[in-house]
Order: sequence, then structure tokens, then C-alpha cells
Amino acid sequence: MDSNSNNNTKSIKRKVVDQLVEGYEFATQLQLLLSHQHSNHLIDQTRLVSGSGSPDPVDELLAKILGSFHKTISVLDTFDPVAVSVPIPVEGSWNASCGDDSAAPASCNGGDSGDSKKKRLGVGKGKRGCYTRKKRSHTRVVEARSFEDRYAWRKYGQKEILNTTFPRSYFRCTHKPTQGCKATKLVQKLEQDPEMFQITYIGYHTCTANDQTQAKVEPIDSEIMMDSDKTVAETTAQNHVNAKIQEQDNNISSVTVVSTVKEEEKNNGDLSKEYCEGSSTDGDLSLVWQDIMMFDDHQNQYYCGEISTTTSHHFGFVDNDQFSSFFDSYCA
DNA sequence: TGCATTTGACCGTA
DNA sequence: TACGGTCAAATGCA
Repeated sequence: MDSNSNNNTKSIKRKVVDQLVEGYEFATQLQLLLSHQHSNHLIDQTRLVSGSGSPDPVDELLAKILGSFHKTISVLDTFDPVAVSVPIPVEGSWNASCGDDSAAPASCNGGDSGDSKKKRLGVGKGKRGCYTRKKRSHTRVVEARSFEDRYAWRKYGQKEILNTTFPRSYFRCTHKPTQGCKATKLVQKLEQDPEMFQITYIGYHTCTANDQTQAKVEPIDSEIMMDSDKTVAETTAQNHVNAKIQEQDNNISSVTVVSTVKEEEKNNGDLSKEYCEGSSTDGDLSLVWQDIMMFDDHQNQYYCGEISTTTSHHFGFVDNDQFSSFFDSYCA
């Protein structure tokens, strides 16, 4: 009985954390987007009023939102570190450790990393290909005159594709071995215009990229986390925003966002199963999330209450203990 | 010598 | 079963 309840509690906490992290990510993206727009609109004013140093109220607000998410996640971590098995994202990056490509090939080779020099044949079976193919999640397709961008990519394959003139090249983030960054991209010349490349970005950068400082503010890589709660239109619209931003960076002539909601729904379905060992449903999660908003570190209190999808909020306050009880009450 | 690229084999998915 | 994605040994290059 108690163990079931505990499992259920952990399951819900975990889901809440996921939602918090996601919210954090969305807020980050909003910040990036706004800063991008503001930099265009305000650049002249900034030049004129250089040295004024007054913070942008939008940035200020976003900073508060992000801070709240971060604190909330951190506090939850102290409640149940197991539940917060996902890393708290750095600004502009979020590692989708939730599910789809968690089966890292590195672990497959973990045992033989010492004697990596093996003959190709004979040893191959059971070793090579010991990986889980990534789902085509978080993909966006762009066309550009150059497939280079601000990131460091390492080519790991090239393949002739059926009914295409040019081979497809496969790139992964250079930081994959060191930081486990899972961003990859596929590059293929366009049939109709060989000077153009069709670039398919898969996933997003999770590398902190100390040596590529722009990574943290790269909008395209703070990729939208699509989930089953989102409509295709929402997801597509968000991807358009990101893709458009990259368009400016990369001389991209056109943007085609490929929606992979189907894949995501499948993934999330699995994830939901994995996370939801108890009887909680997505509806429960939604309810929990709607009731947990932010943590005020000045008052050491959570802002709790209802939030609608419109703009009306009804907040109450609880302290840490109440918050913990609040969780438990959902699992009773 | 170390890192990046090439290339054929292997495996998962449709 | 075909195709596409990934692995990893071989090779190239600075």
C-alpha cells in the first residue's frame, strides 16, 4: 500500500518536474525570441542611449520567470532527487533525456572501450549496430547555400539515397563524445539546384560548448520540446519561429518545418507508461501542473493555485511542507 | 601523433 | 525485405 503510494507520488513528482523543465525551456525560448526581436527593434535606440544601462522590462520579467522555474525544479530535487532524474537545463539548452534516444551507443561499447582495435568482421555481430536508432524527433528541414553553421559538426557517414543524385552526409555534434550532445544533421544537395543544400537538423544541442560561446544563445538549438499536448499547428508554428531565426544566421533561403508529432506522440506514450506506474493520468498531471506555479524565494513560498489557459490566475501560498503535502494529497 | 573523414558493414524500421 | 541511419576500422591530413 505505502510503496504503491510512494511510487505514485514519485511518478507524479517526476511528471511535474518534466512539465516544469518544459516550461522553463519554453520561457527560455521566449526570452531568446524576444531578445532577438528586441535587438532588431531597439538597436538604434540602444546606440542612441548607450550607457543608460536600464534593464529591459521584458528581459527582467523573463529572468524572473526562468528563475522561478529553476528554483522550483531545484526545490523538487531536494524533495526527491530520483524524481528529478532529468538535468535542470542550462539556458538555451535542454537535453531530452526523456526517452527517445536514451539508449546511448556508448554504453553498448562500454565494456570493450579498452581494446577498441578489433577486426571488423566476426566481431561485428553483437557489437556493431548495438544502438537504438534515434526517432525522427525534433527535426526541422532548411535549405541553404551553405550547410555550415556556428556549430562544430563531425561527419560520421555518407550514404547514397535511393532516387537521389547526390549522397546524403551525416553529421553529429563534435561534442558528442565529451558532453553527450545528441544534435545531428543530415545534409544533401538539392537535385534541382546543386548549389543548395537541404539540411535536416535532428535534435538540439545539449553541449554547454565552452568553446562555442554562442551555443547558449542559439535559438535553433533551444529546440521546442514537442509533446502530445501540442497540436501540429502549435508545434509547427514554434518550429517556424526557430527555423526563421536560423535562417537569418545561415543565409537560408527557405524553411520547411517537418512535423514529427506522430513520432513524438508515440514517444510520449512510451514515456508516459514509463513514468506513470501508478494510476495517474495525463489529466492528473495537467491538473497538478496547473496548480503548481512558482516558488518565491523572498517569502520561501510556493505560489499555488489555478491557472487557466487564458490570463486569469488565482494564486494562493503554501510553504515547503504544505507543498510536499500537496503532492502527497494528489497521490492519495 | 592525434583528429577528422571515408567507407563498407550492420541493424532498426517501415 | 529494402532502405536509411549509425558504427567503427581504415585512411587522410596537419
